[in-house]
Amino acid sequence: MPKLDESLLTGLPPFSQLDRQQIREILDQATSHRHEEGKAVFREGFDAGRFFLLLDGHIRVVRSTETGEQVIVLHISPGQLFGIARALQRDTYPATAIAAAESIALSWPTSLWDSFVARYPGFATESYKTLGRRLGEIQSNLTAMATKAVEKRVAAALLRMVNQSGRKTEDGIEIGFPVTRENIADMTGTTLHTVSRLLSGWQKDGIVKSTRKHVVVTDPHRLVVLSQTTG
DNA sequence: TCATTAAGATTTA
DNA sequence: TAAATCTTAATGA
Repeated sequence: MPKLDESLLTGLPPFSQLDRQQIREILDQATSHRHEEGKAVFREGFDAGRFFLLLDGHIRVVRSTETGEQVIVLHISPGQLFGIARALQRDTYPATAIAAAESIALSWPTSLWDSFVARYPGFATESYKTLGRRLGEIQSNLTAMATKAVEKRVAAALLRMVNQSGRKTEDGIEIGFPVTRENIADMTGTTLHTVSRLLSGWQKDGIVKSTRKHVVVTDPHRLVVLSQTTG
């Protein structure tokens, strides 16, 4: 395996306080791996042997319910750590991670987690900040599921993906990874049929433009309004 | 309001 | 061409 370039980690929150030498140490212990679209990086309940940092692509974090349906809990964007079971005092992964698009991730043996925390200033605090943000996101999504109408949940889900991964195009802002109507249904607790119907309607209204696995938000403001209006 | 069912069209591999 | 994805409409909880 070729030596990884230090610029890969420079400036990323968990490593921002480290000097060149420390980043070098960390990289020399890392393994880089490519993950094909749709393939699992790791699975819920399995031994949490490694933790990961996403360099490129997007990861869907999925949990399955007792009845077997899957729920998309959140997405991971480049630069973020994931699979950090150790930070949750767990020795198995709490969820399944699937490459939403072709992705590249670094990983380290989980046995190194404690020494990273002890040795590298800022690593622990930044990791726990990330964890806290994610818990908050999951929490507010759960609340939305229980209290908000489907239309608002779907609007909010689109906005969340656009905020995390949006790229500008001629028409508006495109969600930066492939996403099916069924995926959106799995994030919002509805069915692919309802998502399809909503997207068709919004397309007629000029709010979004979508093709298979691609969604462009052409009028973000109106989508924000839709995600908030009461009634 | 929304899930379910059904029956199809279209895109991709 | 088979499988995956998407669309639309009808029906009823």
